[in-house]
Amino acid sequence: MTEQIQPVRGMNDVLPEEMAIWQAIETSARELLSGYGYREIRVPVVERTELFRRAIGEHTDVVAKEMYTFVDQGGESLTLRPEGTAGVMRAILSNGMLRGQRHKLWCAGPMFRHERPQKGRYRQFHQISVEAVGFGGPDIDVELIALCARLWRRLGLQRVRLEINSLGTAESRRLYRDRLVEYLRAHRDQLDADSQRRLDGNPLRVLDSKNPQMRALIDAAPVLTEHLDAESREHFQAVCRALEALGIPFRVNPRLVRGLDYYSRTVFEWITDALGAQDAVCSGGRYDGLIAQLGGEPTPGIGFAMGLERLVALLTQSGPIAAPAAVDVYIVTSGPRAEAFGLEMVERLRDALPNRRFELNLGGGNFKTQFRRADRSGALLAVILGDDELERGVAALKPLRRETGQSESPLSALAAAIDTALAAAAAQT
RNA sequence: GUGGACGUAGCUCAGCUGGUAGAGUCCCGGGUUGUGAUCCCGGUUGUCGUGGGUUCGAGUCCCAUCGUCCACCCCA
Repeated sequence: MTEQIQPVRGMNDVLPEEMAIWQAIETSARELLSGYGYREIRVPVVERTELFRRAIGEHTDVVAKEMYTFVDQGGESLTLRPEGTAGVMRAILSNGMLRGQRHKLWCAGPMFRHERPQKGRYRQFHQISVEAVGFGGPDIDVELIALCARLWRRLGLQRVRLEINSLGTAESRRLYRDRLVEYLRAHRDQLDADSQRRLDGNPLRVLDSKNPQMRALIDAAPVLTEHLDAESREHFQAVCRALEALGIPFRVNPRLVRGLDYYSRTVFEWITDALGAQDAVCSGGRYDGLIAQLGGEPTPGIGFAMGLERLVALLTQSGPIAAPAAVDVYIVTSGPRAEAFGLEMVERLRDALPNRRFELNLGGGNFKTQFRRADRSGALLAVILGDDELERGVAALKPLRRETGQSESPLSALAAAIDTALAAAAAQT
């Protein structure tokens, strides 16, 4: 035997048995987004490396060490997208969609980050990302959060809670950043190795440290929320008030800072304690400076992304989702003439009953085998066509999910008989 | 990139201080030559992740390597 080719680390197959739960999430999300007036957009998985450098930030971990970057045959540096927002913003600009217009969009697909895989974290993973550009007020922030909350409700997701924070404008964030760096430099000897490294690149992230020995130092640090500019503070308060009015519980987490550079003002994260160390299920925030940074007219923007693998894992934990049967009717044949006629008959049945699903037994097999396949297919009904039925111009109908005896129907009325039998079988379950 | 645990049949796993590779499930055949799921009988599961070493002898001990999982970093 030749050696088998191994799958790529961190890139998983989603098997047919798992698809029911994926489709449940994707369908709910699609319906809900459409119901809120968001339109789908599809953008390439590959972009110029420069796009992510500029959008996400040179010294973020994502850009510095997690991107799948390669030089193509034309000598250009390209990158497999590590997140969705940058590509969608690029598409908006490339297609001249702005010009004072506002857009509510969503985009789904695979993302790629070169990290060590662990529970709920893979090198190819899938997100649904939702973006709104041209909306500057707090109302859109609230709508996006309410949309998430509704989706969790619809999916029956329980163990998630909302945390929010405000980073302020780019300018107030810079001022705060300077204060923080000053404070941290003064206590440099107390910082652990990770935090010392962050101090140079992305000091806000020091606040995120999980090291308990850093806790006291962090608690005593200047608080971001207290250094907000007046407008951002008002914006944030409006968001909080509206969430309260909508009855959506949340916690203000002053240490919530997000890893990508483009965020400003409102940031939020839906987190869970049910997925090991990976607690974020869905997160996002405002990126009011991003479009200008990418060369467009200054335009406010906000968006979030949910991680499908993590949602799938959560839903799988909270109870199995029954996979629907693949077919309604399984057709068993016996004898050379019946076998040949089967193909023709099933095509006619598909014409007559386009909403019913038929599987014709293929590749022969004795009755026992064929009935076993019929049973495994999940079909409610078996249709039996043997040479002696064919001679009499009939087919037999056998319900597979209850102990009712089988009956016969003339071939001329078979479609109607199947429809009736399926309706009866469905009514019983 | 760093740390820990683990790699035995398609799947879930057992295998003692080294002594010729096992169970359940799945699949296939039969009991029922025209009737599934249940039941009974029978059958195939395999370079023990890979390479090397120690030994009369290695699934078992040692080394290396690859892979998986979990965690760190970071994030969805």
